[in-house]
Amino acid sequence: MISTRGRYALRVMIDIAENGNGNYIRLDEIAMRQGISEKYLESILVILTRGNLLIGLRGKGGGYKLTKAPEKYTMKDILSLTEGSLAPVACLKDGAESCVKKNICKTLPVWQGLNKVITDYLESVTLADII
Amino acid sequence: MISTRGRYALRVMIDIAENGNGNYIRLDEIAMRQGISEKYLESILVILTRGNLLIGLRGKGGGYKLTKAPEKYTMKDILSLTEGSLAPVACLKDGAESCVKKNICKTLPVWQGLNKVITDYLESVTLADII
DNA sequence: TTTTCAACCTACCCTTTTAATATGTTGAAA
DNA sequence: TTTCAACATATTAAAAGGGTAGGTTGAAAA
Repeated sequence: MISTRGRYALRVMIDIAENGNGNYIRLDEIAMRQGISEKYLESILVILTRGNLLIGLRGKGGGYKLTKAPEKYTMKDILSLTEGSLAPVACLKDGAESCVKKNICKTLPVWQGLNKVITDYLESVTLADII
Repeated sequence: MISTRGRYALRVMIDIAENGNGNYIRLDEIAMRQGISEKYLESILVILTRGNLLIGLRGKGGGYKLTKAPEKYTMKDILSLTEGSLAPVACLKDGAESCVKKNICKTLPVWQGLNKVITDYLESVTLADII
């Protein structure tokens, strides 16, 4: 299940791609257009900025803008950053310690298969595709 | 992300399919074999029994057994019952009230596509496939 | 018929995550 | 040098996840 953090992040990326035109766009504008609390949205924009999906500029005339063209962002880029991981089980997260039962685990192939269809799909859709 | 409830449920179904042989099999046996707390496992078996994936018999000689052949259970049957829903967003749960913005929502197609690849995959794998 | 046994039921508890709010600080540009 | 908007840091309320405890029912074996 995708949390509001990931869903809002995706809406923000769409909003900036559609309304930015290469210019910096303010947080409060996005929040108003999307009907999302400014303060909560701020915490999401921090994640997107730290992950280099957006660039932020402070002060007068500041705001956020994309770091690259919309077709260069996949759904996986956006969602895996904001959700932390999209793996259906903990043992498939990258950086997870190797499970001692991995050679006898009958459920592992199911999770690997599920992980693959999810990842393949989300990598196949770009931001440009949905705007 | 699949919770322990769904993961344990799958392991239990595999355990009963492999060790049951059509006989009733006791909760404490499964718990010991799987290394899962008896009490917590009980709450999962209640769900599987109420959902008619298992049949329970109490008293001496009692336990749980499958209600049908392993090839008749799909991963989706087991996981959607125990997880409640596998939909990636609330608006795609069955029984969800129709979203007023569904005609203009740019993210909806992404969630629908994701939901489809997940559902298709989980319906394609049966309990018999993994034992 | 009575005893045994194992599923069934109800209730509670603790920890973590989620979603949000409030207040203050920094730095770039006008 | 003043303005403005991103950045940073706490705090909090509600929900979900994961687990525990004790008592009740009913089927089968003794």
